[in-house]
Amino acid sequence: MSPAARLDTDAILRATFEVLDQEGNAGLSMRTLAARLQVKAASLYYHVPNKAALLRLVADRVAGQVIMTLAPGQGWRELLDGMAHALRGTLRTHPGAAAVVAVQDTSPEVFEPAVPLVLSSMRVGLSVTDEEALHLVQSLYVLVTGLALAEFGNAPAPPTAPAAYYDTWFDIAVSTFLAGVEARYSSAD
Amino acid sequence: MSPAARLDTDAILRATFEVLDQEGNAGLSMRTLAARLQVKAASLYYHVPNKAALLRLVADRVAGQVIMTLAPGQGWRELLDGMAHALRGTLRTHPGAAAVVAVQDTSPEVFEPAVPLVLSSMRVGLSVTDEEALHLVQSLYVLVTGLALAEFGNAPAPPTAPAAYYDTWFDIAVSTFLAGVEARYSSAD
DNA sequence: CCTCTTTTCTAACGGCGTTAGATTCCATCT
DNA sequence: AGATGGAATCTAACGCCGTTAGAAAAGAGG
Repeated sequence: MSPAARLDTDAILRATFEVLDQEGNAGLSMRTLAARLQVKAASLYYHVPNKAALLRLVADRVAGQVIMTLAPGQGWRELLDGMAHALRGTLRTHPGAAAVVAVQDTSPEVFEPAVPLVLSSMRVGLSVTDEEALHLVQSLYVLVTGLALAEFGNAPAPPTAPAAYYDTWFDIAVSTFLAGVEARYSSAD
Repeated sequence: MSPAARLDTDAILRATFEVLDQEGNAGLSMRTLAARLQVKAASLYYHVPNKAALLRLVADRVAGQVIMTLAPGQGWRELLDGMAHALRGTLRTHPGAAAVVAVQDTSPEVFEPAVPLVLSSMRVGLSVTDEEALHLVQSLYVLVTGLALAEFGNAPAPPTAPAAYYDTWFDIAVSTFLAGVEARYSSAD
């Protein structure tokens, strides 16, 4: 966008999202990405080891954005519901990223800072082990990612069904999962 | 395997699963696939329009295999639990196919024959609309596919965590979802 | 102005999906 | 048996991909 700004990893990552948003995952190549930065493809390799690493940065940034929305002191339901909506919102903003997030798994170091927050939220009103709590969060993350992939998988082509279809699908899926958390794990304090 | 059998769509599909099982999704190209059939890549295009169509056949066959296990007259819980286990079992047998199934969506005509069976099962003991019932089934399908992708996504490389980790993750995810179905939709008859 | 490091470029490699057009196979008919 | 014609496969190539080696340029410090 700027005529010839200097290149760095973050500029590349930002341009990656631009390409993803406008051309979709299928339209993302090291060459198209370089062209958008007014640079040749080989130059990218000075800042990024390879394309797979770049895609992991994409997945990490999405996860990071979701984690940012998590506030301490929330109840487990707010936490999980908020996470589901934040993830879907982020993937709706970046439809092409859904296919990336679904395939790449997020780096542990991105997820890790959120762990204590998640655990402290879920220990209130829920009788779960730490392992169970984390499995529940990851399950919901996988579920929402899968829904987003079904909706945005062919981005930038519009979804095949009307938006309302995916809205109710999302609502049903998430609220059912949360109802299951409550039914199975709510503590009888 | 046989020295020079004649080529047809089904032989190609079977060879595709072989490559997927042994080399993983990353090792599947039209050229490697053709080589396994002792044929040149271009010959495949006489029987299959393109690679995407072939991958959809893979997703369809996985879905078909899952559907085959569904018996009429089951309760909704047996049905959903059986589907989840059948899907995971199929993807465990064909680890490389997980990445394919996650990205391709199954053709409607494959899913369609199972719809009446699903609806008749879920109308017993559950007060759901048809739309809700189908959303629930699809949600579970997406959830299990996502779990399998996390487990087998790098096939044929072994999963990064021990098998028990994914077993308990799967159990927690599926039983929580089913508990949610019961909590939210069980009819009080 | 020269030197050294950082950054970008040119050029190429091998592999990919796909296509056009020539070629071979094989069943059928005379 | 030989000719015919469609079905099936092959050869060769196109343009794209991710990636790399090594040359060129840009910029900082003496």
